[in-house]
Amino acid sequence: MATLVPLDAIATASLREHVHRALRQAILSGQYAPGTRLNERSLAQQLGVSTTPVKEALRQLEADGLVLTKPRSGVIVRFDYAWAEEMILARAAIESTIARLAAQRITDADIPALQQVLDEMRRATADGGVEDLIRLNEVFHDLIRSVARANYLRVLNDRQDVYDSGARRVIHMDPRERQQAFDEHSAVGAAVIARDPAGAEAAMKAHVLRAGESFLTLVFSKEKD
Amino acid sequence: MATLVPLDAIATASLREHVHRALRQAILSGQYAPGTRLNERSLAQQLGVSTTPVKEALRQLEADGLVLTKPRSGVIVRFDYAWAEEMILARAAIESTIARLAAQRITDADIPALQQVLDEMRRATADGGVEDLIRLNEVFHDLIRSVARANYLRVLNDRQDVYDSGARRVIHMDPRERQQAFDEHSAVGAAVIARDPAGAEAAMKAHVLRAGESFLTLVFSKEKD
DNA sequence: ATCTGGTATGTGGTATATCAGATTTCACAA
DNA sequence: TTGTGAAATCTGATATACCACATACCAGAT
Repeated sequence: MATLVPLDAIATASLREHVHRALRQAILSGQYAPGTRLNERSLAQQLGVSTTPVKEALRQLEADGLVLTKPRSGVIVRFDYAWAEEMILARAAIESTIARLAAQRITDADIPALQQVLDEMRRATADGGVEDLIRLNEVFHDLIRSVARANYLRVLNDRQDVYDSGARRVIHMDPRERQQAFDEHSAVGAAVIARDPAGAEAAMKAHVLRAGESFLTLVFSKEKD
Repeated sequence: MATLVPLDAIATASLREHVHRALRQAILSGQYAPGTRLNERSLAQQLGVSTTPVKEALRQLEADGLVLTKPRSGVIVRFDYAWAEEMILARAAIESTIARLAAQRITDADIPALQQVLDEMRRATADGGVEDLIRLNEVFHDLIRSVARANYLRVLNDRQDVYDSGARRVIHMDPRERQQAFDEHSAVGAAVIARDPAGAEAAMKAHVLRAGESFLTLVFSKEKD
């Protein structure tokens, strides 16, 4: 007898979410240069949907800060080096706050799962595939968020993803980067388990900022003003 | 000869912005209890508009984190004590990051304006009206943001307003609160002018957290779990 | 040549109708 | 009484048509 698992998020998402995802990816990966004008009608046509979900997705992108809507004039992409830099600062600020909460609120029941993920990460760092590492990375950060019992902060965090999937893959292939990231994750995990709020906050902030730097130099290689 | 000033933002705002503002205010002021279901059609009818701007405003509220949309089922208000608490943490994290940037990026040309606002605040704290103080508060924080040349962070910041206008007015009437807020603003301003990033960040974080506490105890008086 | 105002066109903004999934209700059988 | 499931109903999701403002362009005046 077959066992069924819940459909994955991508299958159940509404059109609006699909559009949002697609546009977001296109902007972050640089397919739309800063200043590019996005036209509701042509986007709708390209994607084969009506303008309504496109319009809603654009509204979400506006909230994400990736796009600026000039009423009755146009929707303009805003994402460049300085923008990415600020997004990383924001992410560091929010995720470090989450880490602090996690250290304050962790219970004994939370510890085994955290240690298990760190173990898996250690193995994957040494000899795992890139996809595995990316997945574990997600799992780790998710776990911290859930240990922190953070809800609003999580919503905010979800809007701050600067990494497009291509860049993420490239970064996780570099052995030095892998080791560095693992060390940082360990430090965060240790501080959270030790119930050390200040330490967890500092470790997470350092990690996000450092990883962000790697990303910036890779994606905007040397094109800093 | 008459001189004309640009129309006020409220006059040029689109319906969607009006709806967003109205709903936001209603949620923050407690008119909609946590868990309340918001119905697109009835909201549209009450406000005398069609469902389209309502739908878009709800999408914005979702991005603000004030509302949860269950696809094809309903839109639910989520704003309670814990939520407000997290919003304040987030605001402290973001605004302190902005303050740090301001201290790093301030130029000599920025200083006079900052000092002037602080002077005005000093006077208004002692004997000014509540409306004046609220306005100057806005001006001060805006000035810090513009000195920081922060763009993305500003977008984020705009979505983190937890204070409804009624509560803000009450808070600014208390003399002790006024003095305390002024001292904190002074500290932030001094650190920024002194080009002390760490000091500015710490001062701003302390200010936002402390003011947030006042707000929480006022609005959710003692109903903490 | 340059400036002015009108006009055509493009764009997001809004209203409305319809679709399809979620929820509720309730008759009816076990 | 309890559980089942089908139908009615409620709700957001989507498609489409139309509107009003922004912009670009052009003719005519200076």
